[in-house]
Amino acid sequence: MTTANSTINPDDIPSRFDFSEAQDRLYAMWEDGGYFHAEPDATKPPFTIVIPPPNVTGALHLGHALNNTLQDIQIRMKRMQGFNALWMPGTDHAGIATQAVVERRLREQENKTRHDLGRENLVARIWDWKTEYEGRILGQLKKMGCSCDWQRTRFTLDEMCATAVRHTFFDLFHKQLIYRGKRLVNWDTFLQTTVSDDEVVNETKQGNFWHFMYPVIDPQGNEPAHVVVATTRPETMLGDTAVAVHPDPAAAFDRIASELTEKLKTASSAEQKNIQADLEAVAIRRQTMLPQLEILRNMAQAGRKLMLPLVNRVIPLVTDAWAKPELGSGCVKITPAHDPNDYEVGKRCGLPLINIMNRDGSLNLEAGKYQGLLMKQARTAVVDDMEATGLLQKVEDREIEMPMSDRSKTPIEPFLADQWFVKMDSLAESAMQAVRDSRVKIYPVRYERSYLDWLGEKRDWPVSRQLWWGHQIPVWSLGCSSEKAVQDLKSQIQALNSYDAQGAAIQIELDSESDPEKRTLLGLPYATVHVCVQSNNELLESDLIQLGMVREEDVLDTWFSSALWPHSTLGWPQQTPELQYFYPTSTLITSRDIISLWVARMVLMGLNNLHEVPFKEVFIHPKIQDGFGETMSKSKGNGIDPLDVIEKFGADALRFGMAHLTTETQDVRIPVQFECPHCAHTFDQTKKNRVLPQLACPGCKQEFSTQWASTDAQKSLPRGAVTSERFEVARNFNNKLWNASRFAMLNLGGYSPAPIVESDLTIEDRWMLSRLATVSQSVTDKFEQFQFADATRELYDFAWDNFCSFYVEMLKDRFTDPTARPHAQRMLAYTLDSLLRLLHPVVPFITEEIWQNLAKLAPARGFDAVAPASPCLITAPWPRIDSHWQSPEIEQQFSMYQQTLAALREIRAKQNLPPRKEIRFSVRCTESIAVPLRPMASYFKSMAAAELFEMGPKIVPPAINAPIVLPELEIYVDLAGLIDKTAETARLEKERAKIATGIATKQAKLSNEKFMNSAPPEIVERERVALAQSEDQLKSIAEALARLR
RNA sequence: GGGCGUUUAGCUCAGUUGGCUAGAGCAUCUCGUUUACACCGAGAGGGUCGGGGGUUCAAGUCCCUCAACGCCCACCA
Repeated sequence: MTTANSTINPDDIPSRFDFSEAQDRLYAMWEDGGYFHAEPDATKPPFTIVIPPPNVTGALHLGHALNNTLQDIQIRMKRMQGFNALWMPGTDHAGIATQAVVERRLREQENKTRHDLGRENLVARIWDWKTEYEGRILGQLKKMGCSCDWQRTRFTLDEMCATAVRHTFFDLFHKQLIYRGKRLVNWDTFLQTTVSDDEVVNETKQGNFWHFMYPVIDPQGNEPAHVVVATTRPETMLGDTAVAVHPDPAAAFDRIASELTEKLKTASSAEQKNIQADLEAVAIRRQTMLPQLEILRNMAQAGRKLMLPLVNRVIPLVTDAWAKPELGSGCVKITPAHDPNDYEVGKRCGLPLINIMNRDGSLNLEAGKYQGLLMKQARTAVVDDMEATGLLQKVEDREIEMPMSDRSKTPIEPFLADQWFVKMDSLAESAMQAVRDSRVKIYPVRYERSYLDWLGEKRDWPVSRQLWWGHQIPVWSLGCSSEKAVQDLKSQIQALNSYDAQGAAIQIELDSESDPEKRTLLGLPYATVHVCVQSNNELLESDLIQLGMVREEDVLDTWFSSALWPHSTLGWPQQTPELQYFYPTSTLITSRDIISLWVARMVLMGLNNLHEVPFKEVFIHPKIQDGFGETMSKSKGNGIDPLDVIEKFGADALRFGMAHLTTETQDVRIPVQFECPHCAHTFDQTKKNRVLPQLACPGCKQEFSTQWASTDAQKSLPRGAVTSERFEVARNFNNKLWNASRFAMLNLGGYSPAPIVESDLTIEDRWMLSRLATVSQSVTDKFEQFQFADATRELYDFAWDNFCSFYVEMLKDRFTDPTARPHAQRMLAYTLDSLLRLLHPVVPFITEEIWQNLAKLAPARGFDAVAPASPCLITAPWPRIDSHWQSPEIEQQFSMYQQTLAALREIRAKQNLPPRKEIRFSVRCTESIAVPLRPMASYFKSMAAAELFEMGPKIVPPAINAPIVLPELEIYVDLAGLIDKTAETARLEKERAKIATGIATKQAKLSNEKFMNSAPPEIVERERVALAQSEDQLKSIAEALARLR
């Protein structure tokens, strides 16, 4: 620390904060100081946040900037409040997403598939990618100023996390909460993997509805020759194993009719019409279709068979309520292996499953002559052939919902596969209970509902992923042909020298096909023996392989490892000091789309593994949309790179902007602009221009490139940044703060540290202390309640309107008075110091820089006691809240000054007076108002070039004056020789009209008997007082107008 | 189909438990470089609070209803 400097040259401090120079320097200072690192310390309370680990798929976007800004605000405030604050950083391996981007690159750059490389090589390539992107991501977080404990950086696929994953998997396997089963999965034929339900999006597309006729074998009596079924996916007919009709169509029609009638009772008039129409349609349909449907039902019950065309398979007609008599022909084809609903029907009716598809989306042997075709090609072929055989009844155009893979943007094919599942029953219940009894609190509370609803379904969690990038499932399996073989294998395993009952668990999975003959026919085992191995045990693993067992190829769902994040990162299953001290963590800050995927699963896994919740509070922040209300994404071209914002506006502006818009709503909008790299002109993004590879600047007409640039010519152009002018507010605020501090630096020469003497306090000092106490309290509360926007707004208003516009302005006068100067300097040092602390969590760089500068001039400061300031703001204590300074009286008195000043300025502006032309004024008011107002005389002079002539209850207004009539003050500006009568008349007329309106409404209220009888007395009284004041005002204004004529 | 959210000034948003003439920033207009700041200062214009109905002495705020937009969940051969 340097000693106090007596003078400072204005040129020493630039009038703009050079953030690009300062950011890296200050960040290094913090990091070198070890301020981000937290060690268990029994003398301090812990405060812990684990970062939602960003996917290593790509660089961070604005949503991450929001998410991480909020976490850093919490962490920095808590650190200043004396907590031992740990922010645990890291990244997520993001299985499918990451493997997909690397595979895509492999294909584009080397024209290879993953199979050309093999598992090991591909995984090595993905690690390279991970290293690169992890570096970029962590670099971005650092640029944003995030104060993470980098020494603890984790990765969901690193050894520490892998150990936790295996322990958890083993534990659940051991408790029989993990099992293998057949399940129709969402198969992405492009990525050749399953995709979770959450990664499937339904898209509405224009499609067709084909009506096929399946011949009835040996129709009898009145039975039809064909049964008609309709489908949007004709190729699946190759896997049909039945056609279903409703078991009781009459009852089904009755039920629909009664439901509609019921609905009619509560429906709005607009809906009633539609319902009536529906009712009629059902009635007609019942009349026309019922006989036919009953015949079909009887056929099904009689065991009548159909001939499936093209593949010539004999399939039954079955009854199942899935077939809706009110739809189509009332018959539905059943393809159990390729449709989730049909799968259920198949289970109920004991139908065979015929899988017609290979993993790459081509047809297999079961498809007969269509083998080898892709599903899409098969569609055309099947339709053509059906038409050729005369069995295509008709084709309709229709909008269809098509499930699409969110990752590959290709259609999803339902596909039957062996999958591992986590049984959710008891786990989900425990996680629901934790929220119900508030061990985990979710803010805003409305999100509790989506959490509870989702868990309430208790659907088992499919955790297998057909990928190479991830935690490979630690299970070795072998099929056995008989119970004896199972028992033999079991004893062989248990007899292994390497076998340890503590670290290995055995499960027997009986095959779903219980008929031995069918099993033999299909080559299925009687049962499969699975061995789960807890931790890397190479000896046991190789012994199992010796026994012919094969390791599961699949890896675990990414969310499985993410679910362990709050404890795996702290060393669990080891009982590390960190785990004991920092767990459970304090707060989780994340966005709503992963409440179920991530938040819920962390809670249940935390409870399962540690019997304690992973965090006490969850804050769900809004999602960022662009100016059109669309989510931002790279693929749309409306995404903003935080680094572009940082470069243009500074990291503090990015952070301030983010905090400023974090309200409790669920979406926030940020209109997006392009910035021309040639002339820095910005212009709005449109849905059209945001997808173009190059653009011409409307300002300078020069071309620049965008993220879509692909040709060499395009790429050689300078790149235009994508930013938003919404950050200008924040940048301007920082500039204001910077310059206020610059003013302080220029005026703290000769500063001498000493406690503040209370008798030296002026009204504006007391006002500032009152405001400071109020704002400190309020901002603290708001940050703690996650009201980031409110807190930020309050700080903005306080710093700009109170501190800069008034307090600093008034200090200017006081610095010129040698006797007042030392006290004024101490107050300035003290208040600026407090303001910096309050702002630091939001804008850490600029406040730290100012703090460092302040230390050069006023190294020791304080209010009651003077002490050397902390060497760094990041570790300075959070402001003490001196509530005894809060004074409504002082604020009221100061408000009188502000109102008078505003009035003087208004007259100046309306009268168009030259800025330095001094005016004189007098004020009529009660003596109690006059007493605190008189000492402000010099400020009226410096801030409005107005000289106070006299003040009090009995003053005589100047002969020619402009009056401002306020409820408790009348201000008369002397306009002798200056008056612009036209302007003044206009002003007064307008004022009179305004007040007259007010009087009219108040009179109406007060003469309303009901109001007088029902409104609370204090409201009535308030109206009365206001009316009296307004009437006085009106009188004064009328007089002034009369004088002007 | 179920749920959640949003709709207030040209734009982005505040507006506590209903209660003085609905606020801020940006943009617009007028004036102004007074030695912290033009990324500034002073002033001004601009809103039938999405539509309709209701409760109340009083509705931006509470209730009903309709509409638009956004998100989540379920589901449609």
